[in-house]
Amino acid sequence: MAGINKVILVGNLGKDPEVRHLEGGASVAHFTLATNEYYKDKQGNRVERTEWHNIAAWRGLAEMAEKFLKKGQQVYVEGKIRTRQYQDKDNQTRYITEIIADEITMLGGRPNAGNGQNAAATNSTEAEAPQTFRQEPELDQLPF
Amino acid sequence: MAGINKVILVGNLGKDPEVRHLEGGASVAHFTLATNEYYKDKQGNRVERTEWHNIAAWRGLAEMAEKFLKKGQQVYVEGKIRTRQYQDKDNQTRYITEIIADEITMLGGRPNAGNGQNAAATNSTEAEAPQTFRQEPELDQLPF
Amino acid sequence: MAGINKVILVGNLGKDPEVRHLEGGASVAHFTLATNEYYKDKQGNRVERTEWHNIAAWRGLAEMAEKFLKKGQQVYVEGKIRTRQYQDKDNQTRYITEIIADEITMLGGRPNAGNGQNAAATNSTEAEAPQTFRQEPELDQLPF
Amino acid sequence: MAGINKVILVGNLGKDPEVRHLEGGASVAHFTLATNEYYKDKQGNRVERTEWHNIAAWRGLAEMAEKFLKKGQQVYVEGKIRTRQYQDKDNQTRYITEIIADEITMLGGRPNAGNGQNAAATNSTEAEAPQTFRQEPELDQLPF
DNA sequence: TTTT
DNA sequence: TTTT
Repeated sequence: MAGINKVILVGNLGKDPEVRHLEGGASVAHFTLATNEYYKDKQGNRVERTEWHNIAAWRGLAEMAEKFLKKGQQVYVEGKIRTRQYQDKDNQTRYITEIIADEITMLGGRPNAGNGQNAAATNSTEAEAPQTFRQEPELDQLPF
Repeated sequence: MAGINKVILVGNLGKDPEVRHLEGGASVAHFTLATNEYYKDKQGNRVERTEWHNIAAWRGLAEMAEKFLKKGQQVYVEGKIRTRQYQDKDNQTRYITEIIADEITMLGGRPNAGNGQNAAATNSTEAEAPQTFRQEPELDQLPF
Repeated sequence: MAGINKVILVGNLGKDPEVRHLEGGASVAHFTLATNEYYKDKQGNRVERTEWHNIAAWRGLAEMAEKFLKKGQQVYVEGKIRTRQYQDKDNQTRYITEIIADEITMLGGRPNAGNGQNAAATNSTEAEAPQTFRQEPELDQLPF
Repeated sequence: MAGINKVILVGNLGKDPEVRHLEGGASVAHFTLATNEYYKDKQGNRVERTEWHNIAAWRGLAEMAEKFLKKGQQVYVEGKIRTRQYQDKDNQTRYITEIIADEITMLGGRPNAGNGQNAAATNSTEAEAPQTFRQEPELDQLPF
């Protein structure tokens, strides 16, 4: 039975995306995304809680992330949850949960310039009109 | 800046919910949820991929899960991602990612009876009309 | 500023999809989808409320809808809201709101056979493995 | 069978919310929300398309909308679709589709001041920390 | 460990 | 006009 595995996030990048180019031609960008929530605790104090998400963007989305996304920027990310296992240095099985992005939309104003090495969206012509980027679905379904 | 952290799943329970009653009166139900996806690989073979999610339902939702949900049942789960850390037996820091449920809706037909210890929804009067259960938001924001 | 316009529905088809083939080669399927909710009124009586949605599925999704979807079937539909205007017979401007589907996933058990004219999913080989269908995004963005 | 009827929007208010106080004590805020999308047409020209949504926020959310939301502001709105009918001046049955908001989160920077009559979030202490507002669910289920 |  |  087919199911649904969908994640919708609005948050701020914790760092510039890091892109790796794999053998075989595929590329993948990784970045962290902070989603903040605020609530009042039992004493009535305002509390901020930040959840950090590991985002992975593949192929076309990786290139877009590399070109247009920067630390601090507010984005909408839609994707799915994937938990993979790996062996740590002590040969123990470990798990990491990531969000595989299907769509990224830039929100809010200009990103803060920072000293990132990414082509700053700040002075890019294309960046002047905020954009949505989507993964091509046929590629989305290749195993990785 | 407040963000959005939303997960939407449709899948099948991998086991009956397990409920713990905490000191202080709160209760929490845990279960796993499988979301299946299907795609064709490069050779054109149909491949099934199952993602397993750890679901946590607190307080009122825990009681509902205990009463109405059973292994195998198809449900819609809406919630948020939460990664927490703990120390494993070797005193290493480990991370586990869970979905904190805000809303659970029972889908599809009757669950298979199984030999679970849960009050089977199959012969429960209330279960005859499939239902949606929501977390009370004020409680949802208590720290845990 | 790019925005987000996303709809997520789980409901039952009110009728078999009706497909039109437009000049130019595109095709579009229309069907209605019922989403039910239940609540208790002030007197404590259980009330059912049904919302009816107009779903439009274009091109590849239209063909899938025609082949696999039938009246009564439970489906997950993801898409976006679109309101368009038209002139009624008295030349008055009227509005109709539709959901343009991006993805349709078949849920639950077999559809009831009915006497629909659609190729019943019931005895179709492909239907034995429940499936997800997605719109190709590049086509999704053609104006219509 | 319970279903799902969920809408997720990120867009900008087309006008300040208008609040009505009903007999019986309930209040409701209405505003329009624009969600923009951009795509390239067949000639490769960049096209902007704006969809306008009618948002209704009840009770507690209405008060929050009145206090904190202003024309132009970027918000995340989560809710459900509701189509209701009414009789127009010629006694014809007409339909209007609205989004009944369950949750509103303020995004982006400060709203533009405008000349609205709403208590501007601009110089409100509470507004300095962007916030999320949710409908109380038990009230959410009262018929209206 | 689920489902078809 | 659906479903349980």
